[in-house]
Amino acid sequence: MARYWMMKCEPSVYNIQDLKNEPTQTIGWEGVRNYQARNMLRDDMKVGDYAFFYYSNAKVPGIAGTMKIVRAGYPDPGAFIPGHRYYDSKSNPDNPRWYQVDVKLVKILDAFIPLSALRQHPELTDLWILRKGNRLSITPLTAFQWDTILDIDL
DNA sequence: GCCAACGTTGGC
DNA sequence: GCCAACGTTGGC
Repeated sequence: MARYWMMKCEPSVYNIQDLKNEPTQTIGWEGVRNYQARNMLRDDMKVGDYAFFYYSNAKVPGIAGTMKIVRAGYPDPGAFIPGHRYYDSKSNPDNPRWYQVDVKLVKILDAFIPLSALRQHPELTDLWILRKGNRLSITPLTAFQWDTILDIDL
């Protein structure tokens, strides 16, 4: 069974239009530097899983589109490159510390779903990103939560 | 292994 | 820009 994920990104750094403009509409979801999120990238995310592209730290935070996982967890290469934005001297190819997956754009939502709209749905109270103090950049969703979000009438 | 200090995240 | 919440670091 496919699983479902929420993947946060700051749109000022990289947004869903950038993803659409990629030649294959696919990128490595690089730069995650949190162990809990790392574990999910490395161990839990599989080809065929689905993910929301979530805008964090945005003027209007919320969900911009859907993606599919097209490559399961593999070492984040940026961590190995001195001077790279995501370089980490404690990660090396023999013992990689950080992982990423490849994601492919499925759809830019016709209507952006703001965080405020998610908050209005009682069925979504357990959603990770709605919990106070949540800072994880990768979080799981249930199939029910996924469907509920896509059915939201704005 | 505790915990204070510090840095980062992210909504507002 | 503020600040609450949380993760990480490092001294002890």
